[in-house]
Amino acid sequence: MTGISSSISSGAGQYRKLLTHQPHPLKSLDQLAVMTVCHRGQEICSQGRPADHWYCVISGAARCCVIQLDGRRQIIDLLLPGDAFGFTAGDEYGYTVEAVPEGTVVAAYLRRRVELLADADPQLAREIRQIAFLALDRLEAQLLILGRITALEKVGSFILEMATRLCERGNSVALPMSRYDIADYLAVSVETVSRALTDLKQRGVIKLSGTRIVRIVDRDALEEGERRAHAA
Amino acid sequence: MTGISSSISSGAGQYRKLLTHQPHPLKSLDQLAVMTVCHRGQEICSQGRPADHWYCVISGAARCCVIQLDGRRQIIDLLLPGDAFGFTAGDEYGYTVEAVPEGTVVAAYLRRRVELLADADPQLAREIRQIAFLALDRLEAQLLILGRITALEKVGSFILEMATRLCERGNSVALPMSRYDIADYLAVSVETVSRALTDLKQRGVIKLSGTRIVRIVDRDALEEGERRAHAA
DNA sequence: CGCGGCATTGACTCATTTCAAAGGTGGTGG
DNA sequence: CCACCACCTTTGAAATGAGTCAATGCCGCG
Repeated sequence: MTGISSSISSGAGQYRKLLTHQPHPLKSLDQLAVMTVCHRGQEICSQGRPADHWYCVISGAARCCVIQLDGRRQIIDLLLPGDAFGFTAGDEYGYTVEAVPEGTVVAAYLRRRVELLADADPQLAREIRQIAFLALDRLEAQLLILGRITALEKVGSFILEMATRLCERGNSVALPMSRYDIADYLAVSVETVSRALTDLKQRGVIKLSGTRIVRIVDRDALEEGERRAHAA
Repeated sequence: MTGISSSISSGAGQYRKLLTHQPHPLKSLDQLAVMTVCHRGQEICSQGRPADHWYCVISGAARCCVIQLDGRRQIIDLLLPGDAFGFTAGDEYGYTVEAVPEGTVVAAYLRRRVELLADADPQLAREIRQIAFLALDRLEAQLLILGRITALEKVGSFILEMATRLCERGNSVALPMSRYDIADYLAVSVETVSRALTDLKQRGVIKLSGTRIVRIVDRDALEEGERRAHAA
């Protein structure tokens, strides 16, 4: 259950290619990367365990969860290809990270080794700072979304955020996660997420192809915030 | 209005002492620090401006604000002595930081110079990573608070967080900020903050001395979350 | 084919927002 | 020294958005 079952050492052939071909931060650490192909829901790192690795999502997606005292799950970060995680000032992780879709690929780097390399390579040290700053920017953006008032605004911002971060063209976004995940990410109930999507759809702001594909029809309506929701 | 009016260069005497005597991260950068004593509400850095400095609060407190499209203000980070800010992956700040109480002291470090120093000093580079990770941990904690359901829980967590971060002993916390600031930090209305505090007071969980001093009477009640709020 | 997780919809309740007003507090200037 | 003013804080009453409970529909997978 815990830990990574199908680890592939960095020299192991087929996953090397993933790194070679795919652009991602920490290019210069490809030699150190331990690649893992994860199953749906597989734990990548666990709350309370020693924080001895840094990670980077190569493909797929991962959710960074905390279980609250009352049993509710909160997703504090959503990790897409190119996003790094596992940074903490403490000596253990404050969250659990799980792969979302089947086949999510994650690169793991032994923190100690990277830090030793960084000690000798200022350019690498700068890159690490940069990806840590990206993580900061991500959390700040998420705080802004959680700070929004209505659920409609939250869901709207969420769709826009996903569209941006997935670099989707054609105004179509493939959500990698379930409504439950979205709910725990936006700190609202599943039903509310569902209703918000239905609402946006009926108002002609988005279109749904299946449940996971969202086409953005009226970007401005999403951006401007939906305060005066029932207008129009 | 914008910018820092009373900058004191690092060699300027009386504020040197503040750095010499006060423990704070980036000790090794004392030489570079430009100290500033700020007025209430004074802007330290501004959303949209080039992100060419990193900062550290020495005394007092600062709020990291974003103005939303609808005019609402959101405080995404609350900065207390020892907290660093100004880190971003972009080339301009995504937020505005303002001093909260009169006389707040902030150290500013020219980013380019620090990075050059870090290139030559791996230990400094590690320290910078560490304080960036602390900023990450802070934002994660804040996301958890915003993810809480009831306002009572949010206010309760907030008080506990302040008590911890201010290292208050004797279960007494001096809030450095107004109810409005707390409201924008917790993403609830001022009235709700006020009501929550009144409620906690009447239930004997906290005591108020004046409006800004909170004494924690029943820590467990605050910690356990107030889900079943009107119980007891 | 049927099961289990995911998704949608409805009805009801209640916490929070909103609007409104009154009571404090500190600082400034007369 | 006092009075005034701006801002902060508290409280009340009303409206509404979101949570909860409950049921049904959907789909993919074994």
